[in-house]
Formats: sequence, C-alpha cells, structure tokens
Amino acid sequence: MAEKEDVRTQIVEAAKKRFSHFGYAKTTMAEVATDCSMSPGNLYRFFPGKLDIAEYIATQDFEKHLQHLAALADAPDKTARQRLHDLLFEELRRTYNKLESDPRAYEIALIISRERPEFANWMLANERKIIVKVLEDGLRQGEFQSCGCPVEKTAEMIQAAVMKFRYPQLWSKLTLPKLEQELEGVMQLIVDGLSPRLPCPEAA
Amino acid sequence: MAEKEDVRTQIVEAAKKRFSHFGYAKTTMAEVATDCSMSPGNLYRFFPGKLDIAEYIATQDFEKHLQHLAALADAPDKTARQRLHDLLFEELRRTYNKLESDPRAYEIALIISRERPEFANWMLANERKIIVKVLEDGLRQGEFQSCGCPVEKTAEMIQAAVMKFRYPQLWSKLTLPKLEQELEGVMQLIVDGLSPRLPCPEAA
DNA sequence: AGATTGAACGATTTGTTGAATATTCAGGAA
DNA sequence: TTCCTGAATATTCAACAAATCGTTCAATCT
Repeated sequence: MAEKEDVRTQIVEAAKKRFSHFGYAKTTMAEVATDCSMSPGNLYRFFPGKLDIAEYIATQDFEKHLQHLAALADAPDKTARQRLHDLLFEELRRTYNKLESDPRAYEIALIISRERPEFANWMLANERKIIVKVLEDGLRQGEFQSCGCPVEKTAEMIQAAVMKFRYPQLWSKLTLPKLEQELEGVMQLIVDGLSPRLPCPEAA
Repeated sequence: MAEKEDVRTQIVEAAKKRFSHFGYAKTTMAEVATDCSMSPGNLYRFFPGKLDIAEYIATQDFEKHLQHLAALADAPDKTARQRLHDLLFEELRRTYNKLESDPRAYEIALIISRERPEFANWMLANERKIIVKVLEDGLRQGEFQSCGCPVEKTAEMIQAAVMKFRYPQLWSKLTLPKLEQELEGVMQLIVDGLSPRLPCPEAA
C-alpha cells in the first residue's frame, strides 16, 4: 500500500517537472511514463487520467496555501478585522503572483476550472471554513456584530463580494497595486458598511 | 442631416432583426445592405464597421436600461437602502433574463466585451453616477455614514463587490433565485457591515 | 460636384485530412 | 493470481486549402 503511494508521488513529481517546464498540453503521458520507467498504460492504474494528475498537483498546492491562510487566521495579537484583511490580501497576492510569474500555472488553472468546476467549489468551501473561524472570533470578542444569519452564510457573502479578486487577470487587466487598492475599499465596505456605526471599539 | 439619421436607424433596425434572428456572426454586411436596399459598401458611410453597428445597438439598449435605473433611484418614498437594493437587483435581473431568454444577446455581449473593453467601462461609469446619487441622498438623510473617502470611490467599491452579479452566467451556473439570495446577502453586508451599529434609525 | 455601387483584396473562418496523443485492453511476466 | 506491458483504438490537435465575409476604392450614376 505504501508502495502504491510511492509510485503515485513518483508520477506526480515527474508530471510536476514536465508541466512546469513545458506546460500541460505539451507534456504527454508517454513522457511522464518514461520518466518513471514505466509504460503509459501503467499510469492509469494510479490516476484515472492526465487531468487527474494535474488536479492532484493543484490540490497539494492549494493545501499548502490553506495552511498559510490558517496561520494568518490564527495570529493571536491581531484583531479579527486585521486577520480578515490578511486573509483576503494573501488570497489576492498569491493568485496574482502565481499567474503572473508562471504562465504554466495560468494554463492549468484555466483547464481545471473549465473541466472540473467542482474543484473551484472545493477550494472556496475550504477557504470559507477559515473565514468562518475569523468571523466567530470577531463575534466572540464583540468586534463584529451578528447580522442574524449563520456565519457560514456571512462567509459566503464575503466570498461573493471579493470574487473579482480571485483570478484577477481573468476578468480585468488591472495591476496588482490597483487591485489591492480596490480590495482595500471593498474590505472596508464589508466591515464598516454604509450605516452609522458605534464609535470604534477596536482600540489597541 | 435628418436624412442621414434616418438611414442610420434603417440600418440599425435591419441589423437588429438579423442579429436577433441569426446571431451576430451569422449575419453578413451584405445581407444587412440588401435589407436596406443598398450596396454593402454604402454601409460604411454610416458606420465604421460591423462591430460598431452592434455597439450602437447595445448603447441604445443600455441607455433605456439607464433610464429605468434612474427612475428607481429617484423613487421619493423609499429609503436610500431600498433604492440601492432596487438598483442592484434590477441590474442582476436584467442581464440574467436578457442572456437567458436571448442566446444572441449572449454572443454579442461576449464579442463587445472582448473587442471593446472601453464599452464595459462606459456602462460601469454611467451606472456609478446613479449609485452616487443614491449614496449622496443616503448621506444627506443621515441614513448612511461617510467612510471618509469620496462617494465616487464608495460607489466603485460597491460595483466591485457585486461584480459577480453582472454577467452572472459567465462565471457561475447558479440559478436566478440562488443569485438573488446571494445578492441579498452581499447587499446587507455592504449596508450594515460586520461592525456593531447604532440601533436602526430607518424607522418608517 | 457628391452619392452610390460592386468587383477586388485581404483577413478570418470553415472544412478536411493526417499526425499526435490519451486511453484501453488483450496478453505476457512475476 | 496480480502486476505490468505495449500495440490497438479513439480522441484531439495542427496544418493546410477553400470558401466566406468585412472592408476598400476606382468606376458609375445623379
């Protein structure tokens, strides 16, 4: 069994190298198989198909990112507002830089989000869990006020409101500074709202 | 001069019929010309090109929509919150229904937003003017509280936050009821925020 | 003159064909 | 038996050819 896992990671490592070097479309299953000293057919005993290898890599990648986010959400000496801020900005910067620096990542992101829409939902759901924690903290400390609906719903709404900053270069040509400025504003809107508020209880 | 305008509207009407019947790609300039009993070449004395006819049609359409929005924003006996709500929902419903009922509209929207990105900006800027008016009303009545930045910026942020609901079926397969539910939540988030608020001053 | 035409041009799209490649599976090795 | 192979098959892709269509402009009409 551990045997089987080893082979899987071997395949994944080979595919990672090929994908990042030549791109998803330009690497063939035969090449990955050769890199692993096995036949193309054998790959299919470990992964249902080529796309599943890419999805597996993306999953690993995202789980690392999730840990990072979880750490930001746990920062003990920060206000909930600051932690929410850090979360949303980390999300923006990560995807922006990833797509900017690595055209291959862009290619794979496009393909996966087209062929595997559930994957995007899975990522959203996982990030939402972290947002929920921050919201609950904020509520417990009295820093936030309940809006009546369950926090999960509130987290969903936050995600809907920052949707524009998810794959930024997919639907606008804005630069990172401009995007950060906008996100800053949306963040403020989300936290403070438009209605009159109590004089800030967020003293240090 | 009025003569020239007549010919333009004749062309536009012919193109409208063709576009909505066969789609943008499947209607040829020659066909539109024939419908107007003129030669293809003559069309170019009235429009720089095919895409400009489509853009003109979209402009007319949007201006009608803008008037509708302006009326909603002017409703005298509604709170600013309600008017903002009406505005955002009207926007969602219009685009959703338009793209749902008329696959041709979808085609044209895609082409224009690809080939003429300024057009999308122009639409946003015009809607923003209306949002600004509502915000100013809300501030004047004390229903909203200034966040320190100019209302134009605030309006921009609102638009950023509801971006997901602009061409809904472009980046999600959600149904209209589900989208409305989400927009409802985002709207609440924008208006009330997460921070503690004064007990509602919006009594009737 | 100015307005209009429609044939001519070049860009874009469409259709087709052959090669490249993902996937399968009958068979062979361990 | 279980694991693996590699040729066979089905799908996708790329390149080329043909046709279509947007656009132009010299010639024609009013």
